[in-house]
Amino acid sequence: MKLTEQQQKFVQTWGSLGNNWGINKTMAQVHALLLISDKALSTEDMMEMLQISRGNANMNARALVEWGLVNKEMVPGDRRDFYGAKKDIWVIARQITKMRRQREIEPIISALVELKSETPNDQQHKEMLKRVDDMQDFTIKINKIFEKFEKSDENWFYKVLLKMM
Amino acid sequence: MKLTEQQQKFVQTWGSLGNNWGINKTMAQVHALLLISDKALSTEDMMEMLQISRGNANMNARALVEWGLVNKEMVPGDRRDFYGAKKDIWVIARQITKMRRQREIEPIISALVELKSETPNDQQHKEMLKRVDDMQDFTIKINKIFEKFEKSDENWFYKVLLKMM
DNA sequence: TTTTATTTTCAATAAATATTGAAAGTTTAA
DNA sequence: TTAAACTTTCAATATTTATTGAAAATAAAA
Repeated sequence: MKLTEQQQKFVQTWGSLGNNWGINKTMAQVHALLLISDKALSTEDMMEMLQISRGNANMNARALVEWGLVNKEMVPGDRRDFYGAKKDIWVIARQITKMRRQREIEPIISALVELKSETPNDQQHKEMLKRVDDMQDFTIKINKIFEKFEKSDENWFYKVLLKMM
Repeated sequence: MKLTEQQQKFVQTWGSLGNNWGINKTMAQVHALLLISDKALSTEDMMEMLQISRGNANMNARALVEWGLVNKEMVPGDRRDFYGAKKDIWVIARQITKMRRQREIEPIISALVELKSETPNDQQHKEMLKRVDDMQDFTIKINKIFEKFEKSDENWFYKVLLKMM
């Protein structure tokens, strides 16, 4: 099983784009590979097609399952695990939003709550408390928007898009 | 010039949060420091308060200027450069959105256009072309939303927020 | 000019992250 | 049971990214 030149390029491109999104290059490549494959792939397939080690293939495939972007699939009569990507872009987008919100936004909210509660309301901390309050208001709003997006469907998104413009 | 325990904590917290946002830790710390300082700071100040080297302080302060989050300020009768953060959370948010959109979304759009134009419309590339099309549609929409946000004010944002919910 | 203060650069080094590959673990079949 | 097929783990290693600090560059003052 071998990739065409264009498929190679898609996978490589996705890897390096993923990289400046703060996502592990191999994880992005494995995801790209599974996205353009019409059937689920085994660890061996991924190793061969991406020229990576068994450990790397296994760890990143499982990370993608954990992110909810890939399903582990069983083929009757075959002992191997196969991995297949969810193909619906809206499902993917919602899933990524959910993970990133949990990992990147919620910790900010918690940190700000903690900072605020511990900080004396004196002259020395005036600027800091202003910043904390502003950030808190803002972050909570952004968090709500993403939460809403996670729970909504494509149609809701189009309606909002229209209203915004 | 020395930070209180709480100010230290704010700066440290922002550094590590910045880190899992894919932002250089020191850059996030310098930004945090300038955000809670009521006056602009010199390189020397930043070095002392954050315990970092001159090169590091200088490079990250300038990176923040390049991101449009910090201004270089001159004090009459003083030869040193001072750095002061923009304090308005909406200005900050719009500026970050702008930079990240340019660096993270626009390259995706270009890459997809290029991939699409080069890829033969045959059986072998059927799945890939479907994914490219879906991603293109989606990415263009997201890009527009962010562009709109960059150009809008706080009130627009509140109105949209209401309509969304 | 020359000196002094300050900023910038960048090669060397350190720190953080990702990858390998072989050993240990697990599951199914003989 | 035991063996074979496969997956998982993780210490060692490689790669990437960030930081230092001193030398070079720049700008202001003497």
